[in-house]
Order: sequence, then C-alpha cells, then structure tokens
Amino acid sequence: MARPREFDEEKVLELAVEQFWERGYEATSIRDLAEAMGLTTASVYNAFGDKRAVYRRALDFYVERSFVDRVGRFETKSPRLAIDAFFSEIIERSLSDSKRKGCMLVNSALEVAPHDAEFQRVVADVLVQVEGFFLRCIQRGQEDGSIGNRHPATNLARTLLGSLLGIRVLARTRPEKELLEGLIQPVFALLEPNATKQLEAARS
Amino acid sequence: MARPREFDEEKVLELAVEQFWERGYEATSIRDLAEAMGLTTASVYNAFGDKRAVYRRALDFYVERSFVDRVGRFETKSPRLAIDAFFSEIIERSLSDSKRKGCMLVNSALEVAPHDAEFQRVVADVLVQVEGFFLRCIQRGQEDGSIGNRHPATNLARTLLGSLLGIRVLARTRPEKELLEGLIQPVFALLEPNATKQLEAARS
DNA sequence: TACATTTTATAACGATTGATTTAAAACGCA
DNA sequence: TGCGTTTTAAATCAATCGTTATAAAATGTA
Repeated sequence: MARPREFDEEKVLELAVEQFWERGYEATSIRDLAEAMGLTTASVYNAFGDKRAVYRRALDFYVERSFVDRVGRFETKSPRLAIDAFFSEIIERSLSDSKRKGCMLVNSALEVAPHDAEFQRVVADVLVQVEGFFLRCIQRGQEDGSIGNRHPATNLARTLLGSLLGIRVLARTRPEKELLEGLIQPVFALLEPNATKQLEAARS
Repeated sequence: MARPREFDEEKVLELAVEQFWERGYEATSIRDLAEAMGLTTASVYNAFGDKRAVYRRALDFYVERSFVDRVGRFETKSPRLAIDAFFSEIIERSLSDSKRKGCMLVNSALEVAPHDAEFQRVVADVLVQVEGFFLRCIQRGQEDGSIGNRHPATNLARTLLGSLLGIRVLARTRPEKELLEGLIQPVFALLEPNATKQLEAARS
C-alpha cells in the first residue's frame, strides 16, 4: 500500500538515546540527531514529530532500559543484596563511563524538567519509583531482621535515593573509586541489623 | 583619556549569573544574556570576551558568593552546628527556589564540565573544597567528642557531600520538605556522638 | 579646542537553528 | 501495468546563532 520504512524504530531510538545522553537536549541539533540515527531530518520528523518528541521517546526508552529493567532484576533478591547490587552496579557504571555521560534521567532533571511541566512529571515519577524500590527493600529487610529499624524505612529510602543522585553528580567531575565507595559506606551502615538484645538492654 | 564604562562590572556579572543560572549555558543566547545584563552584545564582548568567558566569570562569581561565603560563615561555629546550619540553609533554599534554578555549580557539573576540561577542573575543585569543609568539621567534632568516630571522617565527609548533591538534584523535580528533611535525618544520625562506655562494653 | 582612546549603538556577517517543501523512489493493491 | 500512499532524498524556509565591523558618543589630555 505504501513505501515501507527502511529503519527499525527501536534501533534508531537507541541511537537517539546515545546522542541526547551524551550531548544533552540543547546542544544536540536536529542534524546531529538525524546523523546519529542514520536518518535524514525529514525521516526524523515524519516518524517522531519534532525534536522534543524524539527526546521524550528517547528518555522513555532510557528509563525502561535502565531503571525498570534494573529494579526488576534486583527486586527478587534478598533486601540487603538487592540494595548492595544496585549501588555496586551504579558505582561501577559511573567509574567506567569514559564519555562522562552520567545518568540521562539526572541530566533531564536538570536541563529539561525545570522548564517543561511534562518532563518534570516524568522525571519525578521515575524518582518516586526508585524511592519505592528502596522502600520495599528496606521494609522487607526490617521485617526479616536483615535491616535494622533504628530509622523509619521511609527516611532510609530517601537517604538511599539522595545518595544515588549524589553519586551520579559527583562521578561526573570526580569519578574516583575511593570517593564513591567511601561515600556509600556509612550509608550502608545505616542498614545494619539491630544490635543484640543484650546491647539493647545496655542502651536503656 | 577615553570614554568611561556606563556599567559596573560586578553588577552586570550578577545579572549574568541570574540568566545562566536559570536557563543554563546552551539555552542562553548572547542576546538573552546582553538583555539580562542591560548591555548591548558589543559591550558584552568588549568587556568579557566571548560567551564562554562570561559564563566562566559568572560561575566564579556564583561560587564565591555561594560557597566560599557560606563555608566562611559556618566554619567558626561548633562542628555539629556548622553542618546542621549548612544543610538547613541548603534545604531552605531548595524549597523556596520558585524558579527551580537549583545550584549553578551542580548545573555546570552536568551541562558544561563533561565537555570542557577547564570547567571540569573548576567544578571538581569546588567540590573538593566543600568536601574539605565537611572533613574539617567532622575531624574537629570527633576530637571534641561531639561527633562519633564509628566511621572514618573522610567517609563521613564524602557522605555529606553526596547527600548535598543528592538534595540539590532531588529538589529540582520534587521540592518536598518531608522528602529532603527525611533524607538527611539518617545521615545526621551517623554523626551522633559515641555511645557511653557501658554500652561500648556491652558491644564487645 | 583638537586629539587619542574607549565605549557605545546599530547593523550586519556567515553559519546554523528547527522545521518544511518538493519531487523522486518504493511498496501493496487494483 | 497503473494508482494511491508513504518514505526517502535534497533543497530550502525564515529565524536565530555567536561574533564582528562601522561609526557616533564620551571622556582625559595636549
């Protein structure tokens, strides 16, 4: 009935992610974008709409790939292991990020979200999801005793979220192993199981 | 000997800070900038050089005003008070940031530093300074007993730095009081003085 | 008052921006 | 084999980009 597309929408979206992730929204021109996607500007507009729409799709693609996937992989593990694995992966990723791309969600939170209500909502939603993941892990851990209950689970989850974002920012200019791992060590200590009953007695 | 300037360099730099801080580097055109500074583009180029040079000066101005000043104001206080006051001010600032400008240093760390070696160095330097401020506070506190020594001061300082950056990012899309204050509460608990000797004995 | 010098205002430079037009190419279906 | 439709390629749109040239305006000094 009509001429078929010469490209796979998912494939070119992945290339768009790469471009926006590395250079950001403003610094990426439509021509940069089209070249990175292996398309003409006309094809980009025909398939996706305008530049902002491509970014929107690219961000969704990134979130799906990076967060949804990761949370899904870790949520089956034991609570402490899930949290450890999450941060290990983030730190490892940050240290091996030779192009200094950081986290595209964090980049969006700073460059795009403050001036665009829709992106504001999208980014906030994802952050709520991540906080929820941490919260569920901590609640499970506090129930089975593998995580201490000296602090409310809600606060601990927020601390983890803050540390995650802090690592992501810090790694952008100071991707040092001792720095990132040293940062998270006291935070992990907050999750340590409660002291023994003997100690509890001594405390009071 | 020559025609005198009609503007005060410090005053217009402050206006440049406002513009770059709110809109970022790429999204601010020279015309936006000149208008914000109350100058013609020719005057901007004559006085500062090119766009990048204005941003550089503006960032220095911001850092001097925001960090150097704040650290200087707090360093004379008692260690715990200094840290508390620092975070109180950051959280308060983040919650009343109606234009969602965030922290210009963090913005620079993500938008400019990754693609510019000089800005990379500038941002990293400031982050080292802030870490140093936290470290000195904690060391003083551990010496006088007002801060516990269950964790190395270096790691605690890094945790505070990470939390600071996390708050700055989080507030950009979720400027919620309970979220930011809940986040920092467990972190502050890490600074609590050591338990009594009786408790220490029970621990071993 | 005239000169040398710097800052101003205005206009313009070529290049690039996001986006669109035009027409040829590539299909399924009649 | 044409027809209708969509995608492609190439050229182009007005607008804006960062930057600069030009010349008038404003000073201190001679």
